[in-house]
Amino acid sequence: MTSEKSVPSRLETLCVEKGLKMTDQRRIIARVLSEAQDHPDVELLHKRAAEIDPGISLATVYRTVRLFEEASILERHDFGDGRARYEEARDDHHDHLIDIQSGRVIEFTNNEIEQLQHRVAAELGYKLVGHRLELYAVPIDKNGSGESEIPKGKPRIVGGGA
Amino acid sequence: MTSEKSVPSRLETLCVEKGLKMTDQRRIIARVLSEAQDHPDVELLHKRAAEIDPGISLATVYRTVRLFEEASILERHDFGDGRARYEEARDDHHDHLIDIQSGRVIEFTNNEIEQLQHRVAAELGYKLVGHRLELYAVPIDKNGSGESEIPKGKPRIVGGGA
DNA sequence: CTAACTGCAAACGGTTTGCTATTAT
DNA sequence: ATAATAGCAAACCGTTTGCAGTTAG
Repeated sequence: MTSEKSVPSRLETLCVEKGLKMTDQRRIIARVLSEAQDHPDVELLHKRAAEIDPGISLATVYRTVRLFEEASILERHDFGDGRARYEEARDDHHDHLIDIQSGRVIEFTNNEIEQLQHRVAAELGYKLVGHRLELYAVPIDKNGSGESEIPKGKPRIVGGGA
Repeated sequence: MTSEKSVPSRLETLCVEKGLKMTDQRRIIARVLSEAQDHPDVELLHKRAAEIDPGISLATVYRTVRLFEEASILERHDFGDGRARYEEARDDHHDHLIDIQSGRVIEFTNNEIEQLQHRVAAELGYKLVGHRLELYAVPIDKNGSGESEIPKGKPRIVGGGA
């Protein structure tokens, strides 16, 4: 089976450029990822993909996501809730602030921090090759906030020494 | 069975202050943790505890680290290799630089970064309650480095967008 | 005395993998 | 044609938990 319809997603195009074999399921998963505005976990990706093609298996989602990650077109995150969360790799680097009340994830960049990280590494005799910076925070504005982005499960609060 | 020998470890003292029931196995685990200079995972803690009392079960180690963590006298870290790593909670806050070649973990503090984190959160309308900052780096000095602190397993490199 | 603890083994939840049929190229 | 893939179910691995016997306070 080929085609189905419509314009290729950004991720699909990248896949083709990288010479990856494009199956229907990969195309669907690529589309779901490209269209995601949040940071879905595998279960959620599978659910969304299954809405398009109910036959897609969880194993395929896992394999595809790993493939995409290895192709550097997808970023995997671990926000401390046990499952891996994914985000299409774009050229703009950013870190994340996690609202521990709603689970919402906000992206941000701060160049001063970036540079300080390089400096710190250098002072210790190292060359920085990667980093992870997550801010866990609560809204200042005191209202009952909104819907949760985190699917389910027991978070067991992360961080604590701010 | 009580006693065995010697001076209480710092963690044991803290446990007693917190009113925790002190069993032999807890005392041993507390001692192992207090004497650790590295960031051991549960398996390693169990191995070290078992050298003192071969009867200690893995389940007990898991239950004890969870108990200690909840009592805020132990810090749990996740350096991206799947297992949890532990470190006695001291009053000095610090972040970690992970040498991805040797697995060694170096602690550091940088007040500028700390303050910038608060500022970033504030600008987004949030109050910072915790954070996670890990630098993944390689030694500048080009030599075959040293022994690994990471037990085993497949790390699957973390980070990448520095 | 008794609530809390330990060891054991079974259960768990996210993720990986062996196998066989299917498919992109 | 043929090497790579998808689906399924079983395996994995770190971690948790139910149960029955033991122990600290």
